[in-house]
Parts: sequence; C-alpha cells; structure tokens
Amino acid sequence: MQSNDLRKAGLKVTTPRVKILDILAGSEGRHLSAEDIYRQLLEHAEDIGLATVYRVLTQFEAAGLVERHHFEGGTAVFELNQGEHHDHIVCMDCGRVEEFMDCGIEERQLDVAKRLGFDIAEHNLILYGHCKKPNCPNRPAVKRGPRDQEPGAGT
Amino acid sequence: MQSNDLRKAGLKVTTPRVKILDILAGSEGRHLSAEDIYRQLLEHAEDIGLATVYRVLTQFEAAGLVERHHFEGGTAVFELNQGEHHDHIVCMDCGRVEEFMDCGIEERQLDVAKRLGFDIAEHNLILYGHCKKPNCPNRPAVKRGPRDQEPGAGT
DNA sequence: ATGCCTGCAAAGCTTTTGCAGATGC
DNA sequence: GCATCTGCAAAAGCTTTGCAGGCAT
Repeated sequence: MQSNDLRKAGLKVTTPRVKILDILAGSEGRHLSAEDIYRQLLEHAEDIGLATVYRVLTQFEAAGLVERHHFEGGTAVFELNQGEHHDHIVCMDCGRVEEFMDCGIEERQLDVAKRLGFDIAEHNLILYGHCKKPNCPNRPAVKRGPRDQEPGAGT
Repeated sequence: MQSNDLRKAGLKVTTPRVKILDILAGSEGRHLSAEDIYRQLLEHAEDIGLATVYRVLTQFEAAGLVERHHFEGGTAVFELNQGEHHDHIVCMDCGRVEEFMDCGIEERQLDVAKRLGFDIAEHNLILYGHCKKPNCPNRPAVKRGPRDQEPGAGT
C-alpha cells in the first residue's frame, strides 16, 4: 500500500504517483532513469507524460521517498529510499549496480571532515570497476567520458 | 612550459590549448567549469569559442592532462591532473572545494570491491558539508537537487 | 602543402516550465 | 468546489557536432 507513503508526504494520491512508486518498488535494487520509468509506464499502457515523471520524481526526492544518483553518463537514476544509507559500485562492463555499506569508510569520512573543519552533511561514493560475473558481457556499458550509454542494459 | 605536455599528448601546440592550460595551471586547486574558463579567456581578450573550450578539455581529459568532475549542479568542472589521486569535499555554503586523500578509505574501498567480486578501476568520492571558515557566507552556493547554482562563486 | 584545429552556429540530450484542462479530496 | 496535479509542447542549460576556413609542422 504505497498510498500511505504519498499521504504522509503530503502528496495527493494520483495515478501517476502510484504507478511510478509501483515501478520503483518493483525494481527494488535496480536504478532507473526517468526515461526507464517512462518506458515502463508506456509498456503498462499508462498515459503519463515524461514531464510528469520528472516532476513526480523530484517531488519524491524532496519528500525523501527516493534518492537521485548521478552515475557517470549524464543521466540521473532513481531508487526507492530504503531507509538505510549505502554507497554504490558500478560495473563498467555490464552496468550492474550493487550497493554496499562500510562502517570503516563512513567513520573515516567523518574523520577527514573533522580534520578539514567541515560539518559533513552527506556524501557520494561510487566505485567503478569490473564485476567478474560469468554472465557479464565484457563490453562497455557505463563508460567515463562524453555521453556514451547503452540503452538496454538491464532488461 | 606547457607546450611539452601538449606535444607528449600528441596534440598540436595551439593558442587555445596553451591558454586553457595556462588558466588551469593558474587556478591550481580550484575547479573550473568550461564557462569559467571561457570567461577568463574573454577577459584575457582571447578570441576562443566556447565549443573549442569544450573540445580542448575533452581532449585533455582523454590525454590524462585534466580530470573532469561532476559535483552536484549539472555542470562539469575541470582541474589539472596533479599526478596523485585525491578526493573532494565541497562546502555547501560557499562552494569552496578542498582536496584530501585518506589511505584508510582507499584501502577499505579495495576491500569492499574484493568482497563483492569487482576489479576496481576508479572511484568517485565527494563529501558535502559546511566549512566553518569565518569568511564563509552561510548562503547556498552548491546545493543538491534541481539545477540551482550561483554564477559568481569564485572570481 | 597537408592535415590537424578552430570559430560559428546549429543540433542534441536531459530536465524544467507554462498553461489549460482534469482529478483528488 | 477548489486546489492540486497532469499532459503537451515549448524552453532552458550544458555539451557536442558539422562545416568552411586557419594554423602548426
């Protein structure tokens, strides 16, 4: 029942919002771009505009329901806020994204911030590498540099 | 003598490239956007197009002469590659960017990657916080969320 | 002289915004 | 019924690209 989350966020319960929340919840663990979500909506024969997707995602972010990430590639991706903080590691071959949490890293970040005289508010850590999974095609999917992204990386 | 760096990178020594390298070298420690550089070129009465700035920066990045960073805000910033790796901490009030290196964090990143079965190729760590410097105006300069950036943050 | 470079302008991509109509409460 | 929300289309912002002329070697 996602409707309650919406209500709690002070947002009216509308079709676009519920559907988008559904899609995000159904892709738990994956990280979807606005376009990804828009495409899924179209597949579900929902008549929802891309602009609305962006608007809704922005509202969700403001409400703390989702997090926005900027992995390399110029496109933002969104994931449902699972309550507990984590960082990301991205496979540069297949685009797979895994999440992790390392207390040691977190602590040392605070140390560094203190050392430099900063009050740390948040942070952004992304590791880029090559996963050695057998089903990982060794062709670039996430790549640094000028926009360069494969559309169908995670069907 | 930056010309040698250019030659070594297989790039012809041209006015735009040298000037841009000069500007980057003259702003050591600062992080300039393409527009920042373009503006400085105009101030120096150099007749160089913004497109060229982008092209040159992209070439420099490919050649390993500069690094491109995406701090929050939708605009990329560039800094001269100083040879040794470091991460960044950004003040959300005044936009100041400081650099740091923490071996502990680096090590633990490798640990995490190994634990998850990744060969780590690179990473991206940015801490966001509030520097408590006396001359730090407590007004937002770098802010998360929808594009929202003050133009004149670092004359 | 030749081939890499540049400036200009136009296009491209993601994201945002304005407005009139639609919908939730 | 009223305020909020949505769809469409157009705009905005950053970045890239095409092309004809210019410059380094």
